[in-house]
Amino acid sequence: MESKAEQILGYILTREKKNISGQTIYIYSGIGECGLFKIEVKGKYPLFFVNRDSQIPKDLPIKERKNVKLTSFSGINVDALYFNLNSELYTTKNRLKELSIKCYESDINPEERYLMERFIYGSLNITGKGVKKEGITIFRNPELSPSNYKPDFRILSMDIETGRDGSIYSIGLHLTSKKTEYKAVLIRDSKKIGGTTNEYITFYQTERELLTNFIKLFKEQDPDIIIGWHVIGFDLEFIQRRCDHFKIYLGLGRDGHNINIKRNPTGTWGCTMNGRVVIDGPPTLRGAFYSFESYKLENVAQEVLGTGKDISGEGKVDEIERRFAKDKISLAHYNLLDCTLVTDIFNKLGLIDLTFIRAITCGLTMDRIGMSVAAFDYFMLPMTHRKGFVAPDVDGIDFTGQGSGGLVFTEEPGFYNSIVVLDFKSLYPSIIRTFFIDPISRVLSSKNPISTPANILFSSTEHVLPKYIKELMDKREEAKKNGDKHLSQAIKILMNSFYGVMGTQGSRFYHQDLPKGITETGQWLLTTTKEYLKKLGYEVIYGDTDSLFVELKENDILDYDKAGENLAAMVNSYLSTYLKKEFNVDSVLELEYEKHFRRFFLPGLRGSNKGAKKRYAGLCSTKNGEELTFTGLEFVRSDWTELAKEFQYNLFSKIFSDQGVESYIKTVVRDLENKELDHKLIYKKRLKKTAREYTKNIPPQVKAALKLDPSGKLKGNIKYVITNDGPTPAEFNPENINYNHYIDKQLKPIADSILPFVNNDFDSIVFTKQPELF
DNA sequence: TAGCTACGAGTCTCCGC
DNA sequence: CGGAGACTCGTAG
Repeated sequence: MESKAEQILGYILTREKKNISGQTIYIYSGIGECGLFKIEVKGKYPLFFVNRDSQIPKDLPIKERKNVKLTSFSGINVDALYFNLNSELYTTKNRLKELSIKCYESDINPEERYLMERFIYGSLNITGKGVKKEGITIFRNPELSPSNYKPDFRILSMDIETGRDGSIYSIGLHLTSKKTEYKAVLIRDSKKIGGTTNEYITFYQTERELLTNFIKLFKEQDPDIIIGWHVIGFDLEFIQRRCDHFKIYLGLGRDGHNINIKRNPTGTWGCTMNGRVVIDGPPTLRGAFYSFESYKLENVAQEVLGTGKDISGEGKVDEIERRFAKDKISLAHYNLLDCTLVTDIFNKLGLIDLTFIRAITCGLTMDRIGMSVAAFDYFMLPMTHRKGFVAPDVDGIDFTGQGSGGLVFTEEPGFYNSIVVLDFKSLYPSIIRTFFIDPISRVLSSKNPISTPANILFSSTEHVLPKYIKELMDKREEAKKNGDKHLSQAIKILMNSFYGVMGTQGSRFYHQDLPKGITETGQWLLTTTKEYLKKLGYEVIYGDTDSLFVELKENDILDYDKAGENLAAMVNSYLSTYLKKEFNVDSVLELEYEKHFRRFFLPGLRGSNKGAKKRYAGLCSTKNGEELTFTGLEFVRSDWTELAKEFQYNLFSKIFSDQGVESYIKTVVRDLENKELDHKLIYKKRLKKTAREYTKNIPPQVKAALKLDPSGKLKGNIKYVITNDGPTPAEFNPENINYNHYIDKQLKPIADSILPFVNNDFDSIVFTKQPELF
């Protein structure tokens, strides 16, 4: 034991509570300047609040009931109830709820509350006496304050290979940090005594040996972050099950304790262990708004890195069995490749950096950054208290439904020339700032009220969210200036989540007036701006939520950028004056000129001459010439075939450059019928539930899934082809393709959404005999 | 271990003829 | 057989 430095910077990886001698203490494990650390906080009692006039039964394990100077949102004075043990808090609140006694904040984790009330968002400054024990510096009740510390993580990418018999064949590990790289594959081989063949492959005679040595190696490598591909729901869960089978204790936590794997009702997986965080690839990509047709490792690796696995597709299981039986070395190579691919994907996209920045931006641990409601609580609860309020329990809110969302409008379908797109920068966060929309200002709306266009009142002086958003926006501008893309994106994601959180019954801060105040103001702004532009003599042909598509005038076209900038500036100045005059607010709304389409097409609704919403295409002007872009149309939809998408792209490409399309269309139809396009006919669709759960009706993708697996257990992505026998799994490589289906349902609808506007139609092109040449 | 709404399109199923 | 409406998915923002 030795005394350590007085002040240390660090980052908290995990937060836990533990009962020690009749008291709940909070434990924060992380890494810092001193290496690993652990903070133990004792004597801060878990608490929640009740109305002051609540009659609480005497037999409950309450440590203390204390009068506090706080009220509920409806102005009722409250008392705090303190507990020695969090489990006592839990039983008490359940009893009180049975007795219909209102509880406030009884569903907050005390170890989280302790940090948020001190504005600690993960990185911190620890002041206290550290005692080093087994490589970990332990602080008892140190002083904590926020910091900007960023550690160098030890990141372990892991992957297992399993056999048809349900056993583990091998485990691959790839650990990286700024300073080190380590590779290992542990593989089973009953014939060999053991040993190592090269720098990273080690053989074990039994699965039990393999598992115990994996645990040993894992602890030696001591990762901060574990990454992988479905690493919780597959690899770790599998390892846990096999360890249970062999009665091996899977003590991967830094305190030597077991890991805890949970499958949430929503199907997502979570894994907790002391001192380490598990981050799975696919949900991390989705959370950062990356979009892939398939989230299989093979596909993502191809798209991100341009290289893939050495076994993939249908024969995968057979090949793994073959290698395990005959070529263990190559199985080990394959196993390790999966690990390094995951490492490389995370590195290339900067996923760890983004995850870390998102975590310290919203305050949650790295494995919970997607929890928007929790992130909102993290900021809002401490501020609520400082404004003299306590927040209700989530199950104590009065849900009165949802308001309407964004406004979408469209004019006549058809072709347009020279369209500029103007859009409001961060519209909803800007509305929140301009009209002071937040839970506190709603409750205190009588103090210096202002009204939104839809007549909802908010206090212009008593609020917290608008200030917070201003800070975030300023920080984001700074990040952009410094080229810090991850910070900029982290802030954007966080700001955009606020509207959704205030409109969900899953949030304690829900009130219908909050989302309504935001969206109705948004609708009003869009309409008002459209009318103003019209007054200036401009046609606004399309708009969606925060964007306006404006047709330029003849003399604007030469310098369309300047025209776009000018329009945006005029709107901004108009709105600023108008909002001040009508609502007495200082507008922070900012309409931006975003892009220009030299040619633009608005399709009609199928089977009507009305314009469609959320669907358009155009030739967008860029630095490198013009780019054909599609929005909402079949080209960007994953459930249309390659045939259709390619057809649409080429068709629009030709029409926008004033070329004829008749011979192209005929060629495609002829090639299709000549079986030359068979590889482009696959439909892809996702089954959200298992095939047998579709009872009301049976869509084509389900029919195909049932042909592939009649037991109906299939779920997820299904690929199928339409044959004369109906939908057939692509895996069957069917021959009897229904070409008429593809002409009718993939080519014709796409052609007929645009051809009428150039005085043509699909049928008359395709079914008119070519004139005989001789 | 619960962010939101708006929208289009295709297929299936039911119902009346 | 045709139209209406439900169901389902994927998308824009």
